[in-house]
Amino acid sequence: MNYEAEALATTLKSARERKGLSQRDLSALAGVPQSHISKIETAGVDLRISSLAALANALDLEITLVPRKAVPAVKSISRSAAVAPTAQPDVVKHIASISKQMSNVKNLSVDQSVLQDVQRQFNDLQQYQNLIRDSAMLSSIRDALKAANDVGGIDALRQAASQMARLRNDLVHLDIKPSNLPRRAYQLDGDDDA
Amino acid sequence: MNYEAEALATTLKSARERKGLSQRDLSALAGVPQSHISKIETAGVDLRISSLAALANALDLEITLVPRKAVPAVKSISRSAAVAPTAQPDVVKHIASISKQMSNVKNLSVDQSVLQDVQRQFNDLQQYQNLIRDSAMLSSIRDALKAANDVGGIDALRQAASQMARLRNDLVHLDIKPSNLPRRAYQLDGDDDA
DNA sequence: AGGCTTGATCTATTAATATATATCGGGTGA
DNA sequence: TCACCCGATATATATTAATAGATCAAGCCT
Repeated sequence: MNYEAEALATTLKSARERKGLSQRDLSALAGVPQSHISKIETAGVDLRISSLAALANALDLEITLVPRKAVPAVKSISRSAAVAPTAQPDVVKHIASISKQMSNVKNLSVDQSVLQDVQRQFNDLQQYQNLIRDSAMLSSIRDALKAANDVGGIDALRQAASQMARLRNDLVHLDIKPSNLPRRAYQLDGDDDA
Repeated sequence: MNYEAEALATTLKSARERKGLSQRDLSALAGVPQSHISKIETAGVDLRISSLAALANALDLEITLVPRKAVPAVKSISRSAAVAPTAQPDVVKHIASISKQMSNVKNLSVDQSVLQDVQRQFNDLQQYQNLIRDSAMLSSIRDALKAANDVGGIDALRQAASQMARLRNDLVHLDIKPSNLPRRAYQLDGDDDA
């Protein structure tokens, strides 16, 4: 039975891991208990589409019904459009660590506009995490956020924001220079997820 | 709540109608009670993916999770690859009538291989129902099947199979001649289903 | 070593789907 | 008119997903 359910579950799991989210993170985003997420990913749970939609939505995915004939083409497109095409493992960890500090930062009682700025910088940066090769900058950003959380300094927060902006700027440069000409939709890299 | 469920439900419904299947036909194909199908199509039922998979499978559809960014492209591809791009209404009815006879034929106690042959011919024929312009042949096929059901004649069955084969052959000829050169994926015809 | 996070697992309860079965009114064709 | 098929609906029952909450071993970092 339930082969389809399993396939969807593994897709969800790999999407979650690709984004560097823990089950509890996803739980907060999707409003689904962590225990349930675990059950879904391991045991073969025949979940309802409301649950599937909640999880997929939190992962920037959408449920679609496609004709069998079109499945290979759809798979190809989906692969090439993957939000974050496999960042390096340690980079994912660093980003996750920063993300945690970010969630603490949100509760700081400082100028809202500064908070919004940091948040947006972080969101933008995440889009390019796959291009990051050196994680030293990430450590520095994490430390700045931690300092902001510990001593409540707004200066550290601004510093973190500017570091994020600079890093992202460098990454964008890397991105637009070499390989933006071909734009092929197929065969980027051999990845997982059936 | 449950917007996603509704969208999927309407997709299922239009796919079913496009194939000229009644809820009871689909019920037989998918192994889901007709009452349940009705409930799904009308009321906002939060169905489980096993049900969704069963129905989708019977309609030659597959459940996929695609990145939000890729959704428009996927929709485009799906539209162009639609299994049966709107056959003529009366043809749909004739096919439905034949389909009904087919379900009766299955219970006939005759040579299994002949039954399988008829079934396959019918499946193949359905793929090309959108090209049928004259329904006289369909009436003839229906009558042959009915005769087989009434008097249990295996000859009538064979005749029906050969008629199906011939009709499909003609249709294939029509199909490969005129418009198989472009192969574009976009803008075939303005159809329904969001 | 101690603290913290992660994923898996347990319990108990609630809520909803799924199934079997039968019926109903509306529409259609013989 | 009669018979048939359509989709919608009702009832009763079984199954199980979903939730809230807590716990646990394993791994990681300080």
